[in-house]
Amino acid sequence: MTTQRKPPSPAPRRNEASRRAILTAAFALVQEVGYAKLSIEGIAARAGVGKQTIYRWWPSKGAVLFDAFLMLSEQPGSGDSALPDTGDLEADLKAVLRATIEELNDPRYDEPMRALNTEITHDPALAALYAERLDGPMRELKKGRLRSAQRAGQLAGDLDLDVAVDLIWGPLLNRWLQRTGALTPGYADSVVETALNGLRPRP
Amino acid sequence: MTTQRKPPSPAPRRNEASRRAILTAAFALVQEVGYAKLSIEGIAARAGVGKQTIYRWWPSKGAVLFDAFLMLSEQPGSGDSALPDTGDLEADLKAVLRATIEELNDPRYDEPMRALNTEITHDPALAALYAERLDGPMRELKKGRLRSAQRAGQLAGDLDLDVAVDLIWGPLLNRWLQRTGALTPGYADSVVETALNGLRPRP
Amino acid sequence: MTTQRKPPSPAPRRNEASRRAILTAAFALVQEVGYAKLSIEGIAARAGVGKQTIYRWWPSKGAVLFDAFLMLSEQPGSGDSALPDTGDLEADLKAVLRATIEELNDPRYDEPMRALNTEITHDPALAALYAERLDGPMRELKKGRLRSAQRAGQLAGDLDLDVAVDLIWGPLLNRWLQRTGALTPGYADSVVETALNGLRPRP
Amino acid sequence: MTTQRKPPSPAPRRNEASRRAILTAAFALVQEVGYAKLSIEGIAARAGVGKQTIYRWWPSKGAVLFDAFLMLSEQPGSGDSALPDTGDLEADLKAVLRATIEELNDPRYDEPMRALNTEITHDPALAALYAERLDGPMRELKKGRLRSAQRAGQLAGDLDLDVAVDLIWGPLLNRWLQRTGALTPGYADSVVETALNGLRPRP
DNA sequence: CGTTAACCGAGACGGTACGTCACGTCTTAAA
DNA sequence: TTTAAGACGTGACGTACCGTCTCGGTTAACG
Repeated sequence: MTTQRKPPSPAPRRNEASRRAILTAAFALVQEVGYAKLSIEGIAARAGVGKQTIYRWWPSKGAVLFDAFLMLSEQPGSGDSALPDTGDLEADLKAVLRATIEELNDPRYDEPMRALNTEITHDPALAALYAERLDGPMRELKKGRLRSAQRAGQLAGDLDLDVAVDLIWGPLLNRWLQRTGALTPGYADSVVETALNGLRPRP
Repeated sequence: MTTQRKPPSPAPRRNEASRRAILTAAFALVQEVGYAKLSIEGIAARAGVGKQTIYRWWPSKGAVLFDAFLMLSEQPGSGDSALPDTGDLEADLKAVLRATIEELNDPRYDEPMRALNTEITHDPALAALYAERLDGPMRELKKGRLRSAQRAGQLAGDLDLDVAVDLIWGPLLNRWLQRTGALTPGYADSVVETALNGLRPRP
Repeated sequence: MTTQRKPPSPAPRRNEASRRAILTAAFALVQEVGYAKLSIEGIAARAGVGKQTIYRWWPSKGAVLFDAFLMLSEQPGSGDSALPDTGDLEADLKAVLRATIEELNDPRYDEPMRALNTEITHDPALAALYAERLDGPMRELKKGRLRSAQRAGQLAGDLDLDVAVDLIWGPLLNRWLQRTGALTPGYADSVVETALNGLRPRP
Repeated sequence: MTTQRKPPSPAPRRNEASRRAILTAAFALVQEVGYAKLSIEGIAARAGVGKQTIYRWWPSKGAVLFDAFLMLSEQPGSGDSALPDTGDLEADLKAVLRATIEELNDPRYDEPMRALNTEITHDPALAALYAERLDGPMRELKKGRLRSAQRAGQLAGDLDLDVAVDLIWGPLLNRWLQRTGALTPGYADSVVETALNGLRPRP
């Protein structure tokens, strides 16, 4: 995306102001008009930019959206820090999931995030970028917290942390994307408890 | 969908052949050209049908797609039957998940299902219909199998079966939709085992 | 143009109102903004019509312009009648040429006619149509008047009437198109006299 | 054109090689792609020149084209010499007109000349320049030949030589521009004869 | 058992957006 | 300071579909 072409020596004299305006406009528009009505033409108009300036630097609408998220995620204080680690894994996870739910329910992020997910699901290249730049770092944080718990003996020693992450966050995201049910704090708690204890009866 | 208008008394004289042609064409097209390039004009052309015939009976492209899936699901032997119940819950779940994975990896179903999910995530009305007609029945089957295991003491007595279903199928679907990783039989097994035993160490 | 496609049986159900609006708009616009800034987009907007409606029925901007002239020329009293024939050839020709000059100098027709000539000079297909539908009939009228004079012994018996027409009207049109000089009534008279008498001294 | 800005004292340090490359490219391109598709970008690319270099020195596409013709006309042996004067006016004129026809029919000059005419017809400023630098000198040559004939008593004494020139060359150019008919040697002869003798019967 | 109203295919229509091309202006780095 | 290079805001291109609207032709229920 951001690095679509890497010229041998002369850096592409790219207008940073236009770039930011485009990404900001894209994010604002998708939350206002929704994914289906998001258009490159609209983004360009809102950003006060020529369409060609978008086509010059991004290969698709989804790529713009992706970079918009990237820009957001790179703002200071947006989550580069680690997850809470009070020693109480269950409480920490519940807190994080409740926060996630709040974000997913926030109308400012709901539509944009659905849009991003839609683009990813239909564009493997974008998905790879997503895995590398957005999901990857976040997943590392999650796994970091779990590893800490594992070291403390609170998680099974042979646990596959990737599966563990999926088990905790997967149900949530799936319910959100498929609108299978409401995302409530209670649901978050329930998922955490069940995931930690497993479906089988504990002796 | 199918029942968009309720005629006073005379049943709407609807051409069943056209209806089937439209749904078949929609399903075929979405798997051929992908979600982004699926168009009502294209469906109409492929089905040998006037555009108006589509607009007359369906409110949106997503609704057509939904009905296409509905038609498929109502064909005999497409899953109305119960899930396998050999008494060995873990084995049964692994088998079902492996089958699911195979379907998701099948190029004939991959694109159409992603398309359906996209429509659902952006259209609450469609999502409600989905919950009622497609996901609901399937979820009942899943819960049925789990209930049977619960009765046999293989699952915790106070287990929320909806959460349980999410815990088992959510990770899979989420990985598929977000393309976070490959869907392999090993992954299916891993998810089932981890869900059943939980993340915590068993004594 | 007007007859771009001739379907076997079902006449193309074409919107006559749109057609007239397009032609009227095209003619009005070319005289307002000039040939260089005449755009299909502009015509469509002015006519209150979708662009596709223009592209559906005309292959080029020039074709629209041509049909606009055709429409004008087919209005009653626009010249289907014969040229004046008072018996005095010289006077009649001078009158006609003076009228022509007045039209060419009329700002309402100047730009549109230059535009039409430009299209014709760069598009042989359009030129053929022009020869058949616009120039041809007019040329017949001119030749008719000359033939009448020829019969009266006022013109050489072996005169090639096509060359004669060119000799009378060619200088005028050429001076107008190339802007080689002003088009004045005196110039018209001069051309007529010189053409009739020839360059050589009369005995 | 060439002298768009008048520098206070130091002559504009203008790259002559670029200038020639631009004019050559313009002429070559217009004959290859035609007037409609001739673009400044294309000329710059073909000439290996920055766009700004064109905009700095020429106000319009037509001006470039005009200068391209000017460059051609200033090459040695391109017609600064007088018209043939064998004493036989009719033969001389026929020879000249036949040569003109050959040039107009030459695909290397057809498109460029049509393009130049188009620019002139839509741009009075360019037309004035044309009258002064290209058409003017040529017209003087023509009038020179006619004056010589007039002195010899072969042309009417009171003949307006400008009208005479128009009468001889106008029909030809008009037929060419409007594509009213083919330009053949026979047509050239016919025009010359008719112009010399006039339309009226000679006693 | 004909009438008639709805449905059907076809596709024209006013629109919106697409992705591309060229415009004329501008900025940059090298000569 | 000019130049080659090319990014930029602008606007038109010609195309694809949108959802609405006729148009004849067919078809099934009613009168």
